[in-house]
Amino acid sequence: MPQYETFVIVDGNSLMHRAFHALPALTNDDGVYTNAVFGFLSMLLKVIADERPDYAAVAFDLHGPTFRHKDYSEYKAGRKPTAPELRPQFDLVRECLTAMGIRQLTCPSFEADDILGTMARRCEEAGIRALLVTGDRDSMQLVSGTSSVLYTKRGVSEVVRYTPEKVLEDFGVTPAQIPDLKGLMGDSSDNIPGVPGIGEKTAVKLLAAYGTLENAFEHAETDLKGKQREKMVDGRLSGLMSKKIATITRHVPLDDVSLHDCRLGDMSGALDIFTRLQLKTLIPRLAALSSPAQEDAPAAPSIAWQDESVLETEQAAAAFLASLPADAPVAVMTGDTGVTLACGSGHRAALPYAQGLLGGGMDPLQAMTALSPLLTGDRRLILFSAKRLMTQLAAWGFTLSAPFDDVQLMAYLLAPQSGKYEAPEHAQALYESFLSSRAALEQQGMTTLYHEIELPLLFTLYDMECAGFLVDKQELERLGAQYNEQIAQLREEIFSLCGCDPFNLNSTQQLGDVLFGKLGLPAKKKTQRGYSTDADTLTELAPLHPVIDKILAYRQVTKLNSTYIDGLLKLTGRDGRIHSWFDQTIAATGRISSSEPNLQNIPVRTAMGREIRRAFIARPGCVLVDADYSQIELRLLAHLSGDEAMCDAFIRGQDIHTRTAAEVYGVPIEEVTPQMRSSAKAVNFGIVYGISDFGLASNLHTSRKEAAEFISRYFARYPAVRGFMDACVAQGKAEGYSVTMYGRRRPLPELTSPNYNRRQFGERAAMNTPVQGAAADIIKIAMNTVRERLASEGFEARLILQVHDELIVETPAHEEERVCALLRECMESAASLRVPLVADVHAGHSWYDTK
DNA sequence: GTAATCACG
DNA sequence: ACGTACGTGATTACT
Repeated sequence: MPQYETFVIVDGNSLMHRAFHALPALTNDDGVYTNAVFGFLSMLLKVIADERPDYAAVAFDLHGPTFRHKDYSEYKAGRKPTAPELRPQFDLVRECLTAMGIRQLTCPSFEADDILGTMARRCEEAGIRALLVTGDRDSMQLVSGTSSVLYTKRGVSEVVRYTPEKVLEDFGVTPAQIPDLKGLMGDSSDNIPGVPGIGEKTAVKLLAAYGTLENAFEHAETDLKGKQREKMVDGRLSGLMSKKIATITRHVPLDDVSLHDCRLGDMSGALDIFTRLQLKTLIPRLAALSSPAQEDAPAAPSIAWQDESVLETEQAAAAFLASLPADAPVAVMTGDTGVTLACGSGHRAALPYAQGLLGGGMDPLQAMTALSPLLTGDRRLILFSAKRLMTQLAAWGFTLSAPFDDVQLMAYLLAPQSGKYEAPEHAQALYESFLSSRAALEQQGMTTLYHEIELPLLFTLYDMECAGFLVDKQELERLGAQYNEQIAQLREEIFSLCGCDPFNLNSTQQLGDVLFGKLGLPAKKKTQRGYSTDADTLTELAPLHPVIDKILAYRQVTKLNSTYIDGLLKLTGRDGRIHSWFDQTIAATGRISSSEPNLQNIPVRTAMGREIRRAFIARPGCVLVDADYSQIELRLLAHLSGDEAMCDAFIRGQDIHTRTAAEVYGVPIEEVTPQMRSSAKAVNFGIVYGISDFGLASNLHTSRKEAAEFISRYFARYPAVRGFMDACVAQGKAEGYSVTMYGRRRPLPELTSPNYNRRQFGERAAMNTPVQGAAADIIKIAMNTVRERLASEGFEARLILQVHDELIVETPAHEEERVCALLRECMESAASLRVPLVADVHAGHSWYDTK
């Protein structure tokens, strides 16, 4: 047991800033920034859990001039103003603290660390151990026999405990000498100048010799020599002033607060606001800290949940389902250990799977059988990752035909870049999450997007996954054998050309050692671990040594072999078809992704790679109909910007890259050379990606200056495009997110990042997302229409793949002509723009043949 | 698990 | 002074 009572005093401003900069810009579903609140509270809960203090208080600065620095306010003026995403979080965190019953301390014209100093003094006088939690190194001067500093490290995830010994060890001076140290060496982060020319080493040495800064100045003239003496004499005023700035006041008038006022009590009153702010992982941690009496009190739920029924037999399940009101939706959550149910009427149940031979419960198959009335009924279900559930059910021989909402999909639309979306543990949480997501979608204008595009697409994707893509295994094996021969030959040639013993050619490190070490080739780009050996770098080195081309060829063939031959053979099903997984909750822009295997990156750009596509075929009696949008992103750019010249090009049906070259080079269309067109094409791509002169220069292998001129001529010819780009960034900065024509949002917290690079990235994303996102929306609309029309018009043809701007339909030979027309119609009419949407359609036996 | 590389739109 | 094209997934090596 602790001998003394413990008082935790937190520097609120310091920790909030630390948390804000350490954590990514999280928002809750309402778009409220909570990263600093989360980080701060997480730290506070950790300290309370670890230290079990008797008292706690949090000190905050008030705005306006401060007493301690009044005379030297210019030194603080260099500080950046609080970021607009952080400022409102102070109110939120204070609301949380109030709800937790934690006292907040402020005093006009004093800073938080002055309050820490004052409270620490009062603790010392009262015989209470003080723990000062801060990320401010100035506070080290407050460390004493009874006061320690918990200094936050690695953002706010860790603390280091500073005792007087530890301060001496780390800083080389005693806690009391910290202001003297700062006075001598200064502190750039705090805009304390110190004595110009005196650094840490000298400062520590002087203080070791003279004890205080004043004493050091007194002896400087006589004891020191040369430059050092000069610096000390010249910097005397600055040094004295700096020490004054660095000295923390320990007499702030906090007369209205007694130590006893800060005694910690039950904190569970904050569960509500934690829930509201969606500080999900903090809720159990807070609950765990609440006093035993309150320990079991759950957060006030929005629904009065009744006791959970445990359903261990089919009869029990049937009875439970019969007890539910007819129209109330039911949330269904499947997991490894069983199924849970929650109905909006307050009913909830669990169907635990039987464990081994003992214990009650049903096996998964029995449980699903018991629930099959739900799966095939009319009652609306609330699911998480419905497509995955449908796949699992299909494996057990069940079909899901009931209407449903998919909370994963809703969560994705609300926060499309958070990556993985965690499945709630219990259907009850799923139900509550559904309610809040539904409200948030409505409030953010995404209800139509969800109902009309994403939810129907789920079925389209499911059908594509079930259909799969037939592959010719023999063709793949034939190619594989060919590749293996080439690989063996290339290996030999490479080692003999290098004149060295065999090494692992796949290791970039070993390869780098040989190329840049043994062969002495000039290294260019660097990576984190050494020199880059990527294709760009190697291509530049090719003229210098014959082995380079062989290595490039080796890379290409091994890539084809391992990723495409081996990878695809491994994932070909017993039906001879590849059933990829299509995920509509991954890409921040709204695109879908394909995995296991990824069918959206099958080679096409090189002749050798393209051969792989000969193995992707239609089943006997069928052909593949392949349709791809022509320049959909640039057409969208023309539409969205309304640029006259660019719209004109598309309306006239001109080749956009040629037209761009003509515009930028100021020559007639007929005089555009292939090189000019190729450069113009690179700029067109760059524009869509949110152009930078550097990026374009590296892509075109030209100077940055030339690239910049190219861009400026481009904007001169397409002025509305520049206006559109500027508007995208402005919109993003004003609203905090990018938005597509169909209301899809992508939050862009990077736009207000203090980090220049992150901010630049945000700007490029703000320019790219409305275009890439709208293209994603449009092809999704087309996919849904294609699916519906193929089914309703009695076609046997089925959509089997989407590659961002391309759709592939496996089509019986006799339907070929009509399916070509249908595909073209669906794709070209999916959106009505200022310029025509054009799809190119081709049919062939293999994917290779459709190009 | 992360980094490097390279396949696609 | 700084480091940069947008969006993905798979394989391999290495810690």
